[in-house]
Amino acid sequence: MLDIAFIRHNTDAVREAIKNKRADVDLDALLAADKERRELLQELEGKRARKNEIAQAIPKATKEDRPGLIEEGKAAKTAIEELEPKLAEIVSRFEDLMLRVPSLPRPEVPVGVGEDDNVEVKKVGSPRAFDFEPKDHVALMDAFGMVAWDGPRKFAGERSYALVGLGALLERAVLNLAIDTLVDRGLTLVTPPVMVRERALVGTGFFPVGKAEAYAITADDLFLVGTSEVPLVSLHCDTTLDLAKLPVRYAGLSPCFRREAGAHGKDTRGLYRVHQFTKVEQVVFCAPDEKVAEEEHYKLLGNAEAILEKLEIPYRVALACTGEIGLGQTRKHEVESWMPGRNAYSETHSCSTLGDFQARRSNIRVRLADGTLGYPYTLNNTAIASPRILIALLENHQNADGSITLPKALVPYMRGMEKLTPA
RNA sequence: GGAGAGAUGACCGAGUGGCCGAAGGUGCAUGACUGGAAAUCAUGUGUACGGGCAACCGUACCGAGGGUUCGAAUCCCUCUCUCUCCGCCA
Repeated sequence: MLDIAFIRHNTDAVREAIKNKRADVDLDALLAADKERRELLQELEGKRARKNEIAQAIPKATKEDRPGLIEEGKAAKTAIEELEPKLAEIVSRFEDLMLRVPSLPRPEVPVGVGEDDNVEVKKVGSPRAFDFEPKDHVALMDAFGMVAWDGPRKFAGERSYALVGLGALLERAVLNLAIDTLVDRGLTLVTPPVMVRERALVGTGFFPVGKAEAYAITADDLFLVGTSEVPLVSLHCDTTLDLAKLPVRYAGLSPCFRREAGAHGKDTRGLYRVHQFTKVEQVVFCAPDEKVAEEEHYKLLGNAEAILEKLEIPYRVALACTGEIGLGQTRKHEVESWMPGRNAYSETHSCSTLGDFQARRSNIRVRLADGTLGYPYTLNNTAIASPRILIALLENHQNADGSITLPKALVPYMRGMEKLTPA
């Protein structure tokens, strides 16, 4: 969320951001609602002031004056009661619009509409040249019995799967490698709630715009989160953080649930796009300072890269263009891992700075050095997301004989196995 | 799931219809005293929104929302959260 005063004074910049981010919000309607809201608020507050005056006068008034004042008080009350619902209606319209206004992209973010406009900033390793016909992850995993497909798709629905045996062991291994890497680098591991109230999703910017993407537990008014970013940021909702303790850096481990609304029929083969996965996510709260946020951003990116390097997976990093970054994000890097089966770099990580967008919505503040209250900046980045990362891992490390050589760093997490050989 | 108790400012805690944005204490800040400190004394010390160049003014907020009343921290209803007991359970 942006500050309404900022929107009023920087209308052109906000309009530009709406256009470039392809956001769906009527800025003129918002400005009109704001004007209406303030005018009505002034009128209402004037009437309330009068009401308070009368109420204070009554106990001091003489017996004779009292009935008249009480009548006046009743009239004031009626006038207020007429205005209140009108204001409530305008405020609710105003707030709904406010929640749809995007944050402003940082100046370095390229203007563009789609993936093709992202700017590659780095490439590490290079796609492996196979001297045999490489298998895709589905064939590889089937050869090892790593996944159960048919049963889950019958009893749990489309895009369901179960990791089995070596598949499940591999998932555990990459998660643990990621966790250890982050803990070594000073992040605090958190296993948060994954069923949350609507406010957590509004607070982190996923609602109202992305509501169709979340699973709802209607009986209890809860939603399943699509990332632990939601509970980790919400951890500090309604509180004031201590500037001296920032930055706060968390590593969240959780299952993630996504309806993939609007992706029907897309990436249906294998484990690339599934409704439920497990992710280690990094979340940072830092001082509201662009320089500090930038440092933290690249630190998060570096952590993800370190994990990919341990897994010996070739990858590239791209700076996402305005059309590809989310409502609240001011800067986003995508890390794409090489997947031979798709013959493409595919997104496995996403590193974002959100400025004070989430902090405002979640009512998280920080006492600044000058004693005033501000909003901390938040950032997040994937550390590892499984099973998607298993695609890159298996496909890149396969051998002509169908075996898979495990990267050295993963061996201790795989009970000492250096190589997987199909039975 | 059943029964009960509670939620007041940074913290503790008073307050059962108007004099309460809220006593008192602690903490914190500034000043006095001191060689310096402690102690002591004095003053100050919430947030949001709106108006104003500003000083400042207005409104709202005593867990949240609604109601009664001329007037609600205080009375009524609903919800949330915390605690205790019973049941169930990994």
